[in-house]
Amino acid sequence: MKQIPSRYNPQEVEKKLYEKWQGEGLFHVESGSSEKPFTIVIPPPNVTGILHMGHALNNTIQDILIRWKKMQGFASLWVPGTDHAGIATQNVVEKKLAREGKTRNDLGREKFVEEAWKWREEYGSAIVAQLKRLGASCDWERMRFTMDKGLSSAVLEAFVQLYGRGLIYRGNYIINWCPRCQTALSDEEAPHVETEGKLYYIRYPFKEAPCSMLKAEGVVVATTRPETMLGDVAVAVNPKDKRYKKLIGKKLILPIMGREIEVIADDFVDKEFGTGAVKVTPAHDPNDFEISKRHNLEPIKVMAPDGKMNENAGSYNGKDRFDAREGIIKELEEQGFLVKIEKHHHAVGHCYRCHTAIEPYLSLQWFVSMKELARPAIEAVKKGKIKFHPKRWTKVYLNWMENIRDWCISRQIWWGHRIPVYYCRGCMETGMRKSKIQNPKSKTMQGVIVSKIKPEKCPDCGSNNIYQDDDVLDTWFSSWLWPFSTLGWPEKTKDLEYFYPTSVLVTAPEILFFWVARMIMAGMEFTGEIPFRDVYLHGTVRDLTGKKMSKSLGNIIDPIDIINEFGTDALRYSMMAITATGQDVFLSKEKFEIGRNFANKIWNASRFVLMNIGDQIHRVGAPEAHLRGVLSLADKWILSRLNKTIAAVTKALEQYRFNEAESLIYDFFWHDFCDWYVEMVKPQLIQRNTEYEIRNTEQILIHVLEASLKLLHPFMPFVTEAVWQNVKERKSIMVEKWPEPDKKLIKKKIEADVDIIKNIITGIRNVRANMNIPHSNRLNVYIAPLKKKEEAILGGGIEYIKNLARVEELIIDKDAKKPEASASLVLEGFNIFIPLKGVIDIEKETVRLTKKTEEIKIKLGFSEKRLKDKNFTKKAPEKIVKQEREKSEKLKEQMERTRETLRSLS
RNA sequence: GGGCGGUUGGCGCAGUUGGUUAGCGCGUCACGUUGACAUCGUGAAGGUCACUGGUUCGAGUCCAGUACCGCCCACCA
Repeated sequence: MKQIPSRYNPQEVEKKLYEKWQGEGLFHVESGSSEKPFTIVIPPPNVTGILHMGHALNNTIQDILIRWKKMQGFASLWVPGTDHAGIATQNVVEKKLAREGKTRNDLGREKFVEEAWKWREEYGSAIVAQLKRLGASCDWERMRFTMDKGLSSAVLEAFVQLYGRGLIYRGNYIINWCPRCQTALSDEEAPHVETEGKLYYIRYPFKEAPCSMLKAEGVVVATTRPETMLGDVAVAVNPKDKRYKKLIGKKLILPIMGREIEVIADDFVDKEFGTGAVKVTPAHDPNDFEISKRHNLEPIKVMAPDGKMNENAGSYNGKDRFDAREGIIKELEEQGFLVKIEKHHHAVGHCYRCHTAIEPYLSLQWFVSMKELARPAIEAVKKGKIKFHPKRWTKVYLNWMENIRDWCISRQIWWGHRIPVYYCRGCMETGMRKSKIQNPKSKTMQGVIVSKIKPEKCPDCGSNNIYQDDDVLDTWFSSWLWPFSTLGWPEKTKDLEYFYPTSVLVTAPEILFFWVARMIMAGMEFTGEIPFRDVYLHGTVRDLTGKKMSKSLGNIIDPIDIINEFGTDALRYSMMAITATGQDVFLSKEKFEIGRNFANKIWNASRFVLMNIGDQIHRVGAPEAHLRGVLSLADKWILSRLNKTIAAVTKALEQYRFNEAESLIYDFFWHDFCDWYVEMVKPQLIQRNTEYEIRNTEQILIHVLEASLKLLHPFMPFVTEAVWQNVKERKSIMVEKWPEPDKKLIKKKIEADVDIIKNIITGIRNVRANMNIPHSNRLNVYIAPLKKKEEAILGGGIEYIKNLARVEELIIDKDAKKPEASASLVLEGFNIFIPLKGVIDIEKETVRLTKKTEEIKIKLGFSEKRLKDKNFTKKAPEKIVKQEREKSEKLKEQMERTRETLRSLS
């Protein structure tokens, strides 16, 4: 008999098993190794990142799918990798330098990038190691990094292609500027945060007061950012606004600056908001910029890239933007130009990396023209080639895509893919400088060379005085190529041909626009195909108060801590169990006990089976081949339940209903298998007197255990493998075949019969507990089946009742009369009496039965009312009506018997 | 301003096409160390499914509206 510890110890097995899997190459997949490929590309975590619960959830889901599909016989490939995470990594490296008292400028570009690479070498593998602890079955031989040679070449290729199609342009526009990171950001990188701000009303006096002009000696404008007024070039009103009609064309004096500005008319202005007059600051507001273009006004920048006011800001030059705001308000007030200040609730963009309030800022950047790219990506989803799970995200996706705006892709940082654009100084002297805003449609421009490699000399003028654009590309410009760049694109590789399009993308809705939408566009544009068929969007991991788990909030639960304390399987199982499809996950440490306890249960149930029949395991195989004679009721029942469970778990997985799959197998394994089947067959195992029965029981125990382990393996890879290896020396459970349901073995009648037996047992146990009858005290029980049907059911269940309800003698007699001083059970089809002379507590029993009577009464009333309703009997399906009649009759019978018993007690 | 999600026993949550008695985990109470497991077993208590109205023979489930909580999007300064 095998010696197996009575507790599952994850620490002891996890590392060993992972090394075994990896060592045996079980994660590696070659193209063409099966008829059917199944592919997932990992959402690449940031190289600087450490594993958080979001990753744990995300990667657990992927691993479940990958392992499940592998067992189903697919060439199941999970491509791992990491993202260089431009701004995030640059910030981290800069912080490290700061600790050494240095800035990036002290090092210079080349040295700084070297530092960043060093950082990656040192810390970039941390997250990979953590993914391994999570059990991730990635094909590590295919590890990718967004700044790898191959992927970098994909980035260049994509840029050059888009430029060639006229879909990339450079121009001066208002972009989101982070004064702390000192770079441009895309709209997605500057999420709006609801802020309680102020609305300042400022009076701009007339240069020459129009005679009839009211008491107001000027025009009052409202603004949330008064410091930008220094850059005002006009005041705009709605041309239809009667209040201001006469003022159009009048001159105003800009306070503080003393600049002369004009009142202009523009449809954009909302008459209802503020005063109906808008200060126009083209260099610091996107709408004002548009207005200025329509009216040919020259923008004036009053701020420097670091968020401090510049030389155009007069005396405020060099002051921080928020200090300047205060100063300006004070000055305006002193000079009598400040009319009032109102509280104002509005949404302000913030840098998604450092949370600094972004500044809308006029600057020269590169953009991708998105409308044309969006069209096929919208089609692909509308036609159902790509499906979102849950479905509701389809609408969110389409809505964003249909209102898509151009994508600012240049970043003023050093860590990333340098923009493959070169400028010729010779040509710049002449042409380029004069036209700052380049026409998006024009494909080429003199002195601007877009090339994957640095050109020797300018194709226009032959000069070799050439330099590369300083900027790097948005991190997401490499991410959006991920599903095919990782498989070799732009090369036409075998992998690309075989594994692409990928099967499913698993990610968080937070990056639906950042990443998912853009991958679909890139896929359609560069490969002409969808990048994946299904998109599964899981929820956000939150703490119990509903706050998103984040480092800055300090409410993090570290997955590695959980793994150390509860085990990887506990982490995985618990997280999936409490997560309904696509719903947010609310975590607390205690919740991991669910998984830990379940893993231990699996361990112990297996331990029980092995301890009892481990020495006969060689005789065990597929049950059909070895079963002999007649199967017991319990045998047939557990096989029926098993096959039902196999079918249901598989279906749930197909629908991405992970929590349902888990709970199905949890209920089956714990409640059906452990609580009932194992308990039912225990005596047979211990006695070992009937060769046939023992053999069948052994076969079935092992068969059900193994099938359960297989069903559990994708969710709990370690404990299932540990048990698998305990059974006998053999290959990994990873390569076992996913069970298929045998419909012939699913038997309704058997399950119903066992339910009745279980009810009898529970009923007797109930009486025992109620009367405080000790376990050692075996009782005699009289059962009088009311009809032949019931008698037949009892036949197969006598032993189970005797053993599980601690019954000494079970007297089955359909004419059995109630013995003196007995408790009586109220069950459908049976009269059950438990003689309890000297033990029975008449009072307690009366209370118990009275309560039962009340319950039955309520149900019966409801049922009878229903049956009296002609609408019901006429309109409801016959089957339902018949059911209701039967139910009513049974209830009446029960009622009768319970009352009878009650009478006899008093 | 638009869109989405949630509201089910003390707590945390399931509940797929409307159909017997609304499930699960934790917690609570009682009993228990019976030859896998106290990370366990047995039994019990605990719910007018947020509210209002509608459709239907029948609604936790479908429809309309309301309230509260949360999220996403949006160029009203």
